[in-house]
Amino acid sequence: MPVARILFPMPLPEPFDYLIPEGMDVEPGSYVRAPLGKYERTGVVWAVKQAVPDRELKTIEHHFDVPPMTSSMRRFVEFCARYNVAGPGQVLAMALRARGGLSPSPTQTIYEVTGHRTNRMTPAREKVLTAATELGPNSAAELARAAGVSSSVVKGLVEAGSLAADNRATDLPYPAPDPSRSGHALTTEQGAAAETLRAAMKKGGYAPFLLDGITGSGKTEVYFEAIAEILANDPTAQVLVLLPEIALTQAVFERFEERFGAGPAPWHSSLSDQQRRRTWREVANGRARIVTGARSALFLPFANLKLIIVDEEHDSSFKQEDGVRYHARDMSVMRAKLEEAAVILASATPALETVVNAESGRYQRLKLSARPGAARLPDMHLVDLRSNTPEQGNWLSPILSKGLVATHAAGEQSLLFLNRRGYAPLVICKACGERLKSPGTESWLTEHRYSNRLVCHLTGWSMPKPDKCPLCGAKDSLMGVGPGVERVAEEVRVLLPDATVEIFSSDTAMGGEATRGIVERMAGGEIDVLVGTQIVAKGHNFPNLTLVGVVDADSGLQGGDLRAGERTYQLLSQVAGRAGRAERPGRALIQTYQPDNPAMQALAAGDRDGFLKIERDVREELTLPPFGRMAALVMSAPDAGMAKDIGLLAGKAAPHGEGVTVYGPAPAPISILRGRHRLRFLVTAPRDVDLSAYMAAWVGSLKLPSAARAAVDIDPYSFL
DNA sequence: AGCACGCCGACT
DNA sequence: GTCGGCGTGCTC
Repeated sequence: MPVARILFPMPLPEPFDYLIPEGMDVEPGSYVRAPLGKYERTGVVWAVKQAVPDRELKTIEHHFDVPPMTSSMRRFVEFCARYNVAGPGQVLAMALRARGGLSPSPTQTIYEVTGHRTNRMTPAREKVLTAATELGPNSAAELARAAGVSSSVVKGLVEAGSLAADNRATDLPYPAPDPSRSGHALTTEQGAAAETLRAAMKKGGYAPFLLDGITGSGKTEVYFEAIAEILANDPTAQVLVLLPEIALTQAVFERFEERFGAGPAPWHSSLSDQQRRRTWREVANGRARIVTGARSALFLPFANLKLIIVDEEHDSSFKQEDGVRYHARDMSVMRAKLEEAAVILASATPALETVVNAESGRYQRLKLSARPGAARLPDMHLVDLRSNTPEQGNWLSPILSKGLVATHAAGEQSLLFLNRRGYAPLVICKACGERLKSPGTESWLTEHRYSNRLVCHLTGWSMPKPDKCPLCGAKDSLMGVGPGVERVAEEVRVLLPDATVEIFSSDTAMGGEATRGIVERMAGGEIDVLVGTQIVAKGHNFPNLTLVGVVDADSGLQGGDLRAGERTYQLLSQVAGRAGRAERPGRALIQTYQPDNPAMQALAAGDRDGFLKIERDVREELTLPPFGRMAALVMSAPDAGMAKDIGLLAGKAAPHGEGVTVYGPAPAPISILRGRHRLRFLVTAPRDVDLSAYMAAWVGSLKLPSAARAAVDIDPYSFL
């Protein structure tokens, strides 16, 4: 008899067997409801087999009227689970994260003018008919509100035959993009890259590209051509554009709208349930042709995915760090392979992994090396803080201060970058020396003058700034140490008393409205000096900005992180790229105590490829990624004693593996987080070792107390 | 993930 | 004597 193996979106080890009721037409990929334990659950049929059950089986309850999940998507779920050492059900859960997406769209009753005029017209009825004509078909409540009458007037008109009721889905399909509209004129270089992509789209099949173009070189215009080509070629083809979370703005939506006459279907964490359901359903049934989303959009069950674009592919927000830990860029390439689709990784500062893949021929590299028009990349200067020391209590060197004064005198704008929110990143008591920490953690509290609070940037916990030390009770003894954007802004206000100085950080830009306000005022020249965190690094175009100052270029280099140099290079070159985007030349002054550091030297010389070469050689020498493999086992326990025990236990249980080295356990740098004690092992291995299998065997062999947790992180990015 | 079962402390 | 804490194991 036919038995369906159903995978449920929860951490079960494997799919479960169910009977298929007479006449129910299920196939692999079908979305179904079936009894599991006490309740009914939604799951996906993973396989249908003929078998004589060796146990009593339950029966499938319901088959959803949704196109089945494609076999390539199912294989992708399995790959992700195996590679990232998670249960297949946990990965499936990411694909089903849309409440109600499987049910038909809810409907509402709408009323439309029939043209029939009843002879019993009243002023109220007249107003409703006028509203219905002007607004088009609408709900009774909406028409009544527009006409300023009660909804019973609408009902009366239905009975009189002047309005007709109809049902309409509330989740409407997205308007179809029009690939035949013409895009911007392309330069020769852009045209050549676009032509290569168009040819690949015509040919079809798996094709990975690195679109390597400097800031402002028009990468978006080039990949728009690939999108247009695939949509025109295949009337059911779908395109996914993955963007870093903070880049999913109205401006991006509008660029798509301008090019294709219709905005893309959105997918990101702050969608409402209704929007999420609408996008999920339209993606699954194949009607959503272009989807823009954050990393989780990669797990949407597309019907016919033909092209994936990962924009700003080097961005670390593509790495998911909790739950199932995965890297959306790496998974995109695998998904494209399974879907037999094209994938374009686009960046001005591609990750070393990606560059190495391009050099080895695994990805085809398309280079854009010129900025269209007169815009030039800014001149970069390192400011050696050892010889250009800021005055006591200040953070701007004499050179940078002079630059700010001169820029302001010339009527131009400056941007100061410091990746630290608040006033001071550390608060100590002058009397007892205590460093104030967030409760239950080892994380320092940051002083925020703007709100006069002490805030933990790790957990979000905060308290009003006390007037005496909570430990020794000394009065007015608390002192902020180190610079934050608020303190640097204070210093600029002293330096330039008549300048308009603004702070741009996630604290001052709560929500889109305030962000737009600051960006618009900066673009319009109303702000003279903008002091910001990394929120300023992305995308904004400020034509009159000619000076960028990096207050503390070294801050990103600490921590012994594998990618610290690379990340610093990417962030700082992105920030510096804000200057000189229009006709005026730009200048970047980078304050550092390590002017000899390769990242700093390369930055000053504008020598990205030289920097990557040094970085590459170091990693190759040490067989670090991408020349070797790396994984972490992250463990936590409710108390220090158990943490020590499970660390010892896991260390002893680490299997032997050819070429595999296990380091640890080390307490995580922030070892107490949310009341849990954390520790981690780092594992390195040569490229040819299946590190996923090794890690799976290791965690699988552990018998831990239930209060303890262990999670595998393949290719960890954060070393916290 | 939920949920039930089960074994040890303070209470109508 | 019971109510309920959450540690352990199961769901086709």
